[in-house]
Amino acid sequence: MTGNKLTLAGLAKLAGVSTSTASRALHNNPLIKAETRQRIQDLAKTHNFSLNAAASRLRSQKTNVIAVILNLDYETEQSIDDPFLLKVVGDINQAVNQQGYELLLSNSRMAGEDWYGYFVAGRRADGVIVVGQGKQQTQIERAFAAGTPLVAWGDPSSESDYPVVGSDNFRGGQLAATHLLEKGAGRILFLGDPDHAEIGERYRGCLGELEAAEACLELLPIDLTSESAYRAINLRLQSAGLNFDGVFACSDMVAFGAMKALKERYVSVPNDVRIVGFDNIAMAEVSYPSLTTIAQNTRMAAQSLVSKLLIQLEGDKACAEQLPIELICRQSS
Amino acid sequence: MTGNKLTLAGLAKLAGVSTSTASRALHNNPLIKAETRQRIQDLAKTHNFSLNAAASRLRSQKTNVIAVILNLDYETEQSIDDPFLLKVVGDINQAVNQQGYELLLSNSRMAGEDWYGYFVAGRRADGVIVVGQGKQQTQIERAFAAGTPLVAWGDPSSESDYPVVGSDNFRGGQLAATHLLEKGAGRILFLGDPDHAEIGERYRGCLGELEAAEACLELLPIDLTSESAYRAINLRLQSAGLNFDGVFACSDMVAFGAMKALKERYVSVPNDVRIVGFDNIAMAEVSYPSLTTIAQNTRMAAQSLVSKLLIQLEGDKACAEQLPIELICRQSS
DNA sequence: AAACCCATTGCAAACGTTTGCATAGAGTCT
DNA sequence: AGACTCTATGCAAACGTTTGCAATGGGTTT
Repeated sequence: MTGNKLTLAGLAKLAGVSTSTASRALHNNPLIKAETRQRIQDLAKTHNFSLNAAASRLRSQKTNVIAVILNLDYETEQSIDDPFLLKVVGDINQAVNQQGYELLLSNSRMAGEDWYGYFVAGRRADGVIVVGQGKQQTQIERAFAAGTPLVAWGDPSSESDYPVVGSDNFRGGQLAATHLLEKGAGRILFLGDPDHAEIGERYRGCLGELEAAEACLELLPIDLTSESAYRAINLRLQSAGLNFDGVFACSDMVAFGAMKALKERYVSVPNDVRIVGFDNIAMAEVSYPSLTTIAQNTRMAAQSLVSKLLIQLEGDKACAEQLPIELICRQSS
Repeated sequence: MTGNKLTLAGLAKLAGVSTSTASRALHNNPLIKAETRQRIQDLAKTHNFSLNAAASRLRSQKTNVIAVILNLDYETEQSIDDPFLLKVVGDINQAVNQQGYELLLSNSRMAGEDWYGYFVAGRRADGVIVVGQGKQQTQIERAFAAGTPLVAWGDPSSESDYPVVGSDNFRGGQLAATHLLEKGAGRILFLGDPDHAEIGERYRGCLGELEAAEACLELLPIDLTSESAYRAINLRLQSAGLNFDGVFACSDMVAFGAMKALKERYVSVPNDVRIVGFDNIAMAEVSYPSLTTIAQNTRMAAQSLVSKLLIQLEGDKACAEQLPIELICRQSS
C-alpha cells in the first residue's frame, strides 16, 4: 500500500528461503516441496506480492504477450467504424487470455516497418496476430521471413508463406449467389472492392454461381464503408434506374448503406430487391428488415488464430485454416 | 535476419563508442554531440537494431504502456457485442499511440483483484484506464488508493476519489426528454437499468424534464442488450397494448431492439412512437429509419482520458471531466 | 560400511538497459 | 601559466528475475 515495493528477494527473506526457491515456488515448480510451495504462495498473496514482469521477461526471454496489429488501409479507413473488425479483436482478446497471454494492441503506424525488431527482438511480444491482410501483404511476409511468429486473419486460400486463418469466402460468395437466385433475383449487384483478397474470393464465388445459372452480375467497386455504398446506390438509381433485383454486399455495414438508399427511394426490401450481407454483425439481427447475411464464426477464428500462433512459439509450423461459414436467412431476402 | 540478435553493446562496438553513448544517442540525449547521435541512429537503422524493451523497462522503471481494462458485468455481458464500447477502446488506442504509449488490453478476469500489484508493481503498465464503471466501483477505488495512476470512463458526476471522464448524462437525459416532448410525445418509456451509474443519470435527467412538463415516464429496467429490449417491448405490447408514444433508450443497441419489435407489430416509427437512443454508433446513421440519438464524443473522451492519466504519471492530480453531448435528430423522431 | 541416489534447496551468473559520477580534452578567463 | 568552465564520452553499478550447477542430507543398495 505504501511506496516501498516488495521484491522477490524480500519475499524470500520473509519466508526464510533463497530467491531461487521463492521463484520456483511461485511458478509451481515441482522441484520444490509441495508444502514449501504452498507456504510461499500464501505469503505472496498476503503481502500482495507480484513479480516484476520486466525483470522476468528480460531474464527468461519470454514475454507472454501477443501483439495484435490492426492492419488498416489508411486511405479508405475501413477503420474503427466497422463493428466487425472490433468484434474480431474482442474475440481474440478472450482467446488470448484463455491461454494465459496478454494482448498488446497495436496498429501499423505504431509498430513501424520492422515488426520483427519492434515486437520480437524488442521483447514486447512473443508473436503477432495481424488482423486484415489488406492489399499489401509484403510487409507481413517480410516480418514472417525475419522470423516473427505470426498468423493473419484474412483469406486462407491466398498464396502466402505465413499461415492465414479466415472464412471460406469463395463458398460464402456461392451461398449468397444461390440464395439470391432461389429468392428470385436474376440481376445482381456486387458491392465491394475485389482487389481486397477476401472480397475478391467472395466476388469470384458469387460470379461462378451466377454465370452457371446465366444470371447477370454487375460489379460496383466501392470502399468498405456504408457511406460509399449509400452513395453508390443512389448514383446508380439516378443514372440507370432500378434495373437490378438483388444485392450482394461485401460486408453488413455496406449492406446497410445500400438498404438505406433503397428504402429512401421507396424500393421495397425484399420485394423489389433482395439483399445479402457478410459478417453477421449484431445489427444484422436487430435491424428492420433484419439482414440476411453470411455469418463468420469470429470466436472460432480467434481461437484458431491464437492456437496456431502458440504452435509456432513451440517451434512448429502452422498451416492455413479455412473456417466454415453459414448463410443466415432473414427478412431482407 | 538470422537468429543472433544485436544488442546495444554490439551496436556500440560497431560504432566505436561505449554503450552509454549509444544509449544516449538513441534517446536523442543532447549530451551527445549531434553528429555522433545521427551516426549511431543511422547505424541502428541499417542494422535493424531495436532496444530490448524488457531490459529498458527493468532499468528505467518505466514501461510506456497503458493498460485498458474492460470492466464488464459478467452477468449481463454487455460485452463485446455493443459496438460502442469497442469504439471507445479504438479511440483510446489512437490517443494512446499519439502520446507514444502502447496499449495493453485487459479485462478484469485477467488482472485479478490487485490491479496495483499486477499492472504497476508488476511493471506491465504505468497506468490504467478503466472502461465501464459498472456497478461495483470498490475495486477501482481500491486500486486507486493503492497508488495506481488511474482514470475511468463513466459518469463524471458520481462521487469518487479517482477521476472520471464521461458525458454529461444528465443533460443528455434532459435533451432527449425535451426533444420527445417537442415531437409530440407525452407518454414515454425509459429503457435501461438506472442502477448503472451513467444510465441512472440519464434517467434522472429525463425524469426531471418530463415531470416539469407533466408528461409521464415509465421505467422498463432491462439489460444493456438489444435482445432484452426487443423482448421487453414485445411483452409490453402484448400485455398493455400501445399506450406510449415515445421511447428513450439508454443505448443505440437497445433502441434498435425496441424499434425492431415495434416495426414487426406495424407500429410506425416515428409516427406512432418516437425513439431516441444514446451513443450515436455508426449504425444510427445508416439504419432505416435512421436513429435520433444523443452523441457522445468518444474521440475527445479518449484524448481526455489519456491526458489525465499522463498528468498523474507526472505526479499531479487530475480531476473529473464532463464532456458535452449533442442531440442528433434523425428520422426516428 | 562404502557407494550411490533422490529430493530439496542455495549460489551466482546471466539477461540488456539506463544513469550518476568520473574523466579527458579544449577552450576561457585572470 | 594556472585555475576554471564546458562539452563529449566512458565506467560501472544497479534494475529483479530465472536457471544451470553445486551442495546437503537422509535413505537405499551392494
